[in-house]
Amino acid sequence: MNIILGMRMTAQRRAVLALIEAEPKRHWSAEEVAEALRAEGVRIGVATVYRALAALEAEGHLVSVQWHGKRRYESAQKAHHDHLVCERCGRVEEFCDPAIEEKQEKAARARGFRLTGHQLVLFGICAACQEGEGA
Amino acid sequence: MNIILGMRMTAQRRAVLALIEAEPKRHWSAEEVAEALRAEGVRIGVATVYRALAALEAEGHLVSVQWHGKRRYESAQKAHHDHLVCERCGRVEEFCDPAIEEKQEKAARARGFRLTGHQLVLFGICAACQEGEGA
DNA sequence: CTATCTGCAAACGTTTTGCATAACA
DNA sequence: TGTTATGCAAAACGTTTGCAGATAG
Repeated sequence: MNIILGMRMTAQRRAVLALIEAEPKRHWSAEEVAEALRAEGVRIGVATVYRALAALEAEGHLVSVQWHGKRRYESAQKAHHDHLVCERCGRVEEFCDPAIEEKQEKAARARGFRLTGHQLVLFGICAACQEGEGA
Repeated sequence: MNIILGMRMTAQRRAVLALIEAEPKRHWSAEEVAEALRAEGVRIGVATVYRALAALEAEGHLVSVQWHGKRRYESAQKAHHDHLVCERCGRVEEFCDPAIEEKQEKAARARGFRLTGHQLVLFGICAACQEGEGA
């Protein structure tokens, strides 16, 4: 998707998008984006990062999820998926279950809602963190 | 569940719990709880409300979900369910699909995770808000 | 009696906003 | 060239914390 309609593609926004698309496994918070860009020499303020992330999401280049009170962004080029977060180490796994998606759609329709989005995050303890757990 | 182990059941905590259990359809934010209690003459500070909500959840009297960046509480006496929120008017419907629950459990197990919790919130436009929508 | 809870106010982390300047199209 | 984006700093927002005094058990 390369069509830009409602926004200007500035150097900063290009940098934000490039950064996120370069590391498709990461789920970036605004602060992490700002820090990473500054580390590679891009001069950018936090406010600009927040506005860039919102604009890029509105244009369909990024998608976001929120967990632990922080919004996180990733590329919209990836297939749709949900998240599984380790409560101990923060490790994030992605998963997609078409049956869950369909059931969600049905639950909404059955109550007269037109579905516009959903947030599904599973919390747990990953295999590595389970080793060496008492009892 | 009336067993209290780790906390003192003070007047304020009793008031918070009574308020929430009295209106089982509502999903209370801390600020709403504080406001409602003050309206009925209970003298209580916000910090106390936050601490009471956390304590009551830890004791199993309340459960919470987060959406739109705000944690919301309801009685734990209700059967487990997830939420469907209207983006337009804020109306909240509850639903429960055992098949979804089971698939979540499976998705976690398949990746070596021990599931400890989940957050599932569906967003949409409710029937009432769909009437009189353009196009 | 004393560990726990309270209210207040100050601090927190994340996100948003106002404004003068810069830069894309 | 005019509209939109930027950087900074200040403020907003929900939430947490430190502390001195109050209270449950």
